[in-house]
This record gives sequence, structure tokens and C-alpha cells, in this order.
Amino acid sequence: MTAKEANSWTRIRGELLRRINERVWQPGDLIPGEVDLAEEFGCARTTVNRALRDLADSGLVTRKRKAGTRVAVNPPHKATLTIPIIRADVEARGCVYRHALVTREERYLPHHLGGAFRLPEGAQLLYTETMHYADDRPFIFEERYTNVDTVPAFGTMDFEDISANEWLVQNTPYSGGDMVFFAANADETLARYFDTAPGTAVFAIERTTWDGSDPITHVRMTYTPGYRMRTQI
Amino acid sequence: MTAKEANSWTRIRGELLRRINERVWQPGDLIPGEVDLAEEFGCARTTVNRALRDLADSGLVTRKRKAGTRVAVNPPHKATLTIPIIRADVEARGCVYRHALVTREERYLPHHLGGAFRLPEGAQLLYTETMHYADDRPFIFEERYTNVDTVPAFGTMDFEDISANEWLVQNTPYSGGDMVFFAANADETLARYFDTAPGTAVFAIERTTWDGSDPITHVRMTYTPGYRMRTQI
DNA sequence: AAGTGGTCTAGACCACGCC
DNA sequence: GCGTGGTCTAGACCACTTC
Repeated sequence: MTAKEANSWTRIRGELLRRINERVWQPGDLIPGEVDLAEEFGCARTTVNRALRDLADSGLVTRKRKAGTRVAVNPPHKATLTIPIIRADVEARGCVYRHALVTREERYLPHHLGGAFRLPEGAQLLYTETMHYADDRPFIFEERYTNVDTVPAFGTMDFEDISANEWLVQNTPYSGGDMVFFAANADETLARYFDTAPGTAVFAIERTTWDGSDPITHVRMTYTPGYRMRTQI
Repeated sequence: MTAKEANSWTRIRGELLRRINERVWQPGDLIPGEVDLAEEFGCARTTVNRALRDLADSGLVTRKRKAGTRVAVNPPHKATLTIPIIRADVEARGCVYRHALVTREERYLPHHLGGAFRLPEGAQLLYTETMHYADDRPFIFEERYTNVDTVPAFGTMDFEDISANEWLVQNTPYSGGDMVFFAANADETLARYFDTAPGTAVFAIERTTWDGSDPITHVRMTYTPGYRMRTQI
């Protein structure tokens, strides 16, 4: 109906999708088990499993052992954002990338990071501020707290040739973290950096990463005014 | 090292991850084929395939037939955002949900939507504005253009009991679309709605959806000042 | 042409979670 | 308990790319 299905588990997913969309199976309904569907479609159970697993990943059905598979009542929209290395992002726009280290100093754990960073009393972090440029225009302002106990080599870098952002991505594996997306009004400093009026709305991302239970880094990336982050769904 | 691996393809993924993280395989390197790895790990090729497919999904390796699997040089950060139905979002915060239809009128295709909506000259759309409340506090302001030719039933709704947002999610399947995340300064009207000062930074999402090549709807959701959208990575 | 990943099969065992 | 999804296997054919 919408697109051509090559030949495989995607065709089965398409048929299941059709039944969900056309209300053959209503939201909340229990749908047949994998064995039954496999028989109906004349394929192996593995293939049905692949199709159902994909639908579950996109949130359209919920699956539980013994309980079976149900059509989701409120299918959430899911969007996968790909946040590239800043250098790659800039160069993909056909611009020349450049960065400059603005600040670099030891700092105590800021109070507002207490929740994210479980560190001993008075633990010191390396604080760095970096401006990333696209064709000499400020593109992203990066404020970062890094736990040098977890990443000793980080403390010895000068970040002339490579930015803190790039170095960490290439050298520090992480096991998990969280990200926050929000809007903020540019303060005096930020406005001066971006050559705009104070109060201008800017898009920002905060990211905290851990390796196991060891905190690695907390960073806020503030994007140039007017930046729009896109994705396909 | 970081977490316990149950027993399965995740253990293999963990071992492959270790080799990537510890530079046993350098960025850009060609890693062994599935058959070799299966032999090394003493498992079926399917299992190795599952592990490698997962690493490819997260962007850590790139795979091509005949060419093989390579360690990615600039592994991008990927984050999956789950945008829930507004009602569910509000109720998950323990608040009472309510919505109000503010505006509803026929409008011609706005010029700035020309790129997203491929419609005939002078085509009319149904424009709706809806305010979504959490405990009687304005939470999200929704501005929506809907193509009633694609979704005829939409034009007959009064959106008293159910919001346009909720109705569309429950009744209109889509095959694809795009989303944009950005920050904006609240204008006079928006500031009045949110009971804040004009110029306050607000987080917003624009979403356009199609069914095949037929445009369905374009919506801008503007969130209450201070809203932060979170996700785990 | 040949190698590599992509997929499918038929069968099996396991683990979670309702009852 | 026991039913359902989660996973694994061994083998096979196919499709895409590079050579």
C-alpha cells in the first residue's frame, strides 16, 4: 500500500502493520502467538520473531513472555538522533572546522552535578571550555567537566590539535549515560561569543557518561542561534 | 568489566566491544568475518551476526557485503528519543491532563511549508491550535496543519473529548516523516499563553508526516519554558 | 567470479511470569 | 506448572560488491 517490500521478514512486518493500522487488531488486543503466525505465513518462527521484535522496538506492540504480544494502546513516537562528532558535522556542511580552548582549570564538583556525579567530598574535576567554529563562525560552545581520575591521560592533553570532544570520543569508551535536550536564553557571555543579543534562544544538549559506576564527563553543548537538529522517522 | 553479560549474543557483543575499545582492532580496521568469529567463539554464525548487527546499529562498526566489517572511525553518538502521547506524558508526571481547542480554520498552504508539503496550487489545509494543560498549567502549545484530503474524518471532528494530536496518533497510520528540534524565543502571544515574559526561550519540535507520498500533517509543539527532554544512552 | 554479509529454515532448549 | 517469547544451532541459499 505504501512501499514495496523486498522479500523477507519485512513483508511479514508489513502485513502485521497493516492489520494494526486497519484495526483488524485493535489497540490493546492480544495478537496470535509466534507459532500460529508462522504457520499462517508459511515461514519459520524465527522470521515472525524478527518481524515482531522490530515492531516492539518501534513501540507499536508490547511483548511479554507467557502473556503474549499486544497492540500498544498509545504508540509513542520514537526518533533516533545521530549526534556526530562536531568536526564531522561541520565538514559535512562544507565548512572548515576549527576549535579553540577558551578555559582550562581545576574545579570542585559543582553543586548541580551532585546528582549525576557520585564523587567523594571535595573531588576535583578538570573544567574546559571550547569554542567550535564553522568557517570561523562560532558553531558550538562546549562546557565540560571531566573526571581525570577515570581518564588520567585527559589531564596531560593540551587540546591544540584535537578537541576535548574528539579526544574523548576516540579514546574513552563508556558504558552508559544520559542526555538532555533543552532551550535556554543566551547570557551576556554566550551572546558575546555568538555575536548575538543577550536573551537569544539557543538549543543545547547536556550529556553525562559513565564507565560502569565511574563518572567520566559531563558536557553542555550550546549550539549557534537558529540551529535545528533534524531526524527522519 | 562493566556489567555482567547474561549468556548469549550479548556476551559476544561485549567481547567485540572490548577489542574495539582497547584498540585490539583500530578504527578503520577490517575485523574477521562472521565465519571466523563464529569458529573462534564456538557458536553459530547467526549468533555472531546478531552481535555485529547490533554494533552496526549503534554505529560502532560499518558493514558491507564482500567488503567486510570495519571499525567505525568516528562513531557518532546515537540517542533514541521517545516522544509520548501528550496525555500520557502529563499523566506520567502525576498531573491531570486537559486540552482546549484555541483556533480552527481553513488555511491556504503557508509558504514555508512548500518544501515539506507537495500540494497543488491553492490547496486548503485545516489549521488548528490546541493548548495542552498539566494540572491547569499550560504545558504544550500545538499548531497544526492537516491535509483533510488525506484524512477526511479529521475535518468532521470537534476535538472536545479527544485532541487532534491524540486522534491522529490513534487513527492515522503514517509511513514516514521527519522531525526537527530547536529553540525559539516566545513571541507576545506565546508568552501570554505560558504566562511568561516575551523572549523566554522555549523548546520546540516540528514534525511532518506522510503516508506514501501523501502529506498528512505538519505540527509544531512548543513546550512550556524550562522543559527538558531526556533520554538514556 | 568469488567472498562477505543478509536472510531463512526446522528444530531445540531455556527463562520469564501468569496462574 | 506451563505457555509464550528469547535465544541458539547447523546448514542453506541469496544478494550485493569488490576484484
